[in-house]
Amino acid sequence: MSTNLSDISHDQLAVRRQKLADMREKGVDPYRSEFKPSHFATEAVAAYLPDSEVEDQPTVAVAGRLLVIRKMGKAQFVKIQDQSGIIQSYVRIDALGGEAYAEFKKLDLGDIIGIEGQLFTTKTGEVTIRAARYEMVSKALRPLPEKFHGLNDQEQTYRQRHLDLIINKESRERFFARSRIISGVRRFLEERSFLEVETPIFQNIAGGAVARPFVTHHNSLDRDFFMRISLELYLKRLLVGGFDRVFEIGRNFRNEGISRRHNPEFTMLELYQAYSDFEGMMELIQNLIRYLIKDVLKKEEVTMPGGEVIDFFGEWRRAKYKDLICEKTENPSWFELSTDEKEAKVKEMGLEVEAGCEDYEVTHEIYSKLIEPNLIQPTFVTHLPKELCPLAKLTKSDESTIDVFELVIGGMEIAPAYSEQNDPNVQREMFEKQAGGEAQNIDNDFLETLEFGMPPAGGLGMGIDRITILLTEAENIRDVILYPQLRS
RNA sequence: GGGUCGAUAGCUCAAUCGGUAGAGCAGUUGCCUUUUAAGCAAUUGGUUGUGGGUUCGAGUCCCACUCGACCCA
Repeated sequence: MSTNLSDISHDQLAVRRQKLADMREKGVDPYRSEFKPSHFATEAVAAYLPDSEVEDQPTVAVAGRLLVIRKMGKAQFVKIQDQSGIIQSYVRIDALGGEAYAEFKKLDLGDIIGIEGQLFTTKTGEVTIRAARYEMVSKALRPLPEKFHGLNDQEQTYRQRHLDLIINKESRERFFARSRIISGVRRFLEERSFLEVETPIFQNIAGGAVARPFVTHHNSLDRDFFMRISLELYLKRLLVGGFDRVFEIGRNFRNEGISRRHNPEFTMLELYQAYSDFEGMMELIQNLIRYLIKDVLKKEEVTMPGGEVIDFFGEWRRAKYKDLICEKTENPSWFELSTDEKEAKVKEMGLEVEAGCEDYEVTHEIYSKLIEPNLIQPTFVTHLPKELCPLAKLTKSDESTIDVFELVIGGMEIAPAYSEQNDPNVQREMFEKQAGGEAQNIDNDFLETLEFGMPPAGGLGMGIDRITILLTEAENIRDVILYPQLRS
């Protein structure tokens, strides 16, 4: 009945399927679920008692994926990996018995097994389970990528992330870090009396940012909805509702290009704090990021892919948008130039300007192409032109700008923050100006809500993907999103 | 959407001027009871991303397409 493996040795899938069939024939369930681990792998390693005798060492049961097999005739070393990490086991014929050992020898890399036995250390000092028994937990019918070079094919690491996570340690650790960053943000904010909330993803009007939304359809209502492009407007309604400190960590959707820095769905933190303002937000974000680095990730600094070291624990630079522009253009009266003059200068600087750009857009080209990418150390760019955000308060001393900052680190916009606009009349004017006559784009429900009175507040957004890129020293947003969007 | 580069064994990679498609790992069969990318010996494995074309002959040259990476929009 059983096929000779030599005949099909060229086909690893067939070999594994045959082994599975052989197990079944012997009455072994290759997908049984009785094995209960007593420890995670790294817990088991930590359970070793360095000052105790061999016979006093604890017995542990660990389950995991078989990643390394080193056979030496009547004994072998194997390594299994679980969520916590890797532990080695020493499997001997005289401990297992001839029959069980013969079965053990047929295991393949990638199989999930349980191993139980007493801990000891090898002659190189590695804590190892001396296997007294083992159990097949889940047979792998497909081979894993190669152990040494790992999985290098970018496409496969994204499409088959499970393989990437099994094989590539850096990738595993990066997603652990992402998880810790998010839980760190929650902890930090909860300690400061912020309330976590969840607001709608399907919206009548996708507001709070300038971006093309995704459209979706509700069948029984027979109408289209937009997927949210920001969290802002609903969170502000909650400020009106008396939630003075709220935050949400959630997915936003923007129907735009895909790049190294952009995924169509991405995770944002937004928070609002009543009776604060953009300057209060500066302190908050600075403390939050320092907390994430030092207390959550246990780091001191971050190195950019280019090698530059970012210092988070010195003073963070503050620079007004207009000052940065004047400095870059070497023209202190830049903002007095006409739009045409600006356009000419911008083109001289090697930038392209699309026809029909607004005055502020021409200037903003300089910022986004020549200034922001070069702000590596943490920098608060403050007092941006009011056209860039209709939801912030105007600066008292200069009503062409707003009370906002954008925190830029490593050339990336990490966190914008505003003194939130709470005057319903001014807010309506700003919306109308932005909508450019398209009244259906104005969120009247939001404006009506503001008329009940919203406390003055500081608001802050932080891209979770981007902060994770930065703090884990990744180069690409796809490296911090488990299943990034690819072409199908 | 545009430009550049790429796709070869399960994985990581070779293949000279267009002339029989190779290696390491993995697999298979042996040997090996403390290995660390374990070792030794033997051995299997290919529709060269897809579809056309040029040529006596294409992994290699040409065209189109798919997917990916980087840059630009």
